[in-house]
Amino acid sequence: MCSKFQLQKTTMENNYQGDLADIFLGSSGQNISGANNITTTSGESSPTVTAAAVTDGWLGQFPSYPINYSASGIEEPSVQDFGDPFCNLRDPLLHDLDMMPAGSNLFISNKDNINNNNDNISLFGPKILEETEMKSRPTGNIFSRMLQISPTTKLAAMSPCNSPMTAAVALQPPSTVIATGGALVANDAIMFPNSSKTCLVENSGLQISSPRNTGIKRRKSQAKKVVCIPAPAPANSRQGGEIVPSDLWAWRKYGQKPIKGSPYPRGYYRCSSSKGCSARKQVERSRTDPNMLVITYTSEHNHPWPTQRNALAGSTRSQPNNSKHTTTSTSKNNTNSKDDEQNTSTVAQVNISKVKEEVAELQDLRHDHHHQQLAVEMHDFEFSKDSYQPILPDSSSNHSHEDFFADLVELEADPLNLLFAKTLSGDINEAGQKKAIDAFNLYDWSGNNNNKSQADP
DNA sequence: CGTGTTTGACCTGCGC
DNA sequence: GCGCAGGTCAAACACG
Repeated sequence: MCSKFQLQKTTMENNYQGDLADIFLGSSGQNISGANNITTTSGESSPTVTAAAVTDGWLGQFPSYPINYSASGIEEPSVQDFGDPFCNLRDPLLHDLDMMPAGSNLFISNKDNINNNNDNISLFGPKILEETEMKSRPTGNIFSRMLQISPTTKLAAMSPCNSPMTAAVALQPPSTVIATGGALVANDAIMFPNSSKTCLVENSGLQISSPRNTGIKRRKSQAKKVVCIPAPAPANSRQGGEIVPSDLWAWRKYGQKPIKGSPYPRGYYRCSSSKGCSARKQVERSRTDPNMLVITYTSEHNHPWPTQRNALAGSTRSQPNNSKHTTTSTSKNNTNSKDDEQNTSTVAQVNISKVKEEVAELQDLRHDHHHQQLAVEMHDFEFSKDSYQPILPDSSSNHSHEDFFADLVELEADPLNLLFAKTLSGDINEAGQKKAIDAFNLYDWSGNNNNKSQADP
């Protein structure tokens, strides 16, 4: 189980069965492409990946910069967002970049080549950033890294991701990357010094020599975005279903299919926030790492973010304990928009206070490694009024917990952050448990999962 | 009643 | 064209 606020690098399982093909690594501004041969020795397969052309235009669909969650409201999601509210949140674990050994050449050094020919790499977005700029600018996703699927790509080969080490990849073409159970070594550039597992990558026009990938199929040429997140509960914890972390959208499950080669079924969801919305997502567990969920977003929402979850009959049903114990303001707000609007500020304040209390308790529980880790990880975040930007733990960011909460107080005007506070408090309240703050429990868990996910160790 | 999930049937893209 | 596998539909049912 991934610990609280533990972010996951965007990785994907090896493309053993051929689906989940055509993957770009590069959430919200992390695009990786290039004519690189990638070989991984992790796992069972050793696909060799040869990249071809990069669809710059397609890459350009994805934003490089974070959504500005202004106090006046959340921006309407763009096409690029694919409905993923996390996609523009910065990955605080980018601080790992700071730990990169000198000369490891993590970043693109040959900028002249970037985006100028198809054999090169666009890292951290369409705009090539200087290393210092990259460090100072939100570049990733708090909760996940996204693997973006291009209609023209052929493969992504990667291993499971359950290391907090963010997968930041830069390849200098032509390069060969060898992933050996986590240590990613490129003859030109790349290393993941602290990564226990490997992320990798990529991209347009890739061709796989591995016989495991002969089954690749592509249905409609449709842009997709893949998010790899930690699953809240072990596989098969719930028969037939999947534990799906919800986001601000309301999703309705419309199908489930067993996937050949995978012991885990794939759930199909469509947006129920608005009639006529074509947004869909698929949720399945990673075959190689059951602790990871692979969520594939397809199409985009054609409507603004809902101000509340407008369809809670099923989700509340799936969380009987929650609905029973959670504060009424939290549970009822979901179905009462007026009350929701009127109470959000108060709720936020109350819940933030509870969060404070929780962390104070956590500090007293330093013998508990899990909680201790949480406190440390929470320290890595910085909230601001206008945006959510986890900070780098550099010398200039010596934020005390007091600073952390001082910033938190301002969150009440932010619907997204409000969700954080709400759910945090809900978790904390329930049964008086010192429930650690799971980055993905920050949002409601949809489906019939919540009980299971909470029951599971 | 309105929302959700479940699940078998059907549709469709793709490789051979 | 055929078969496979993924994707979608829709009826039945559950929940609040």
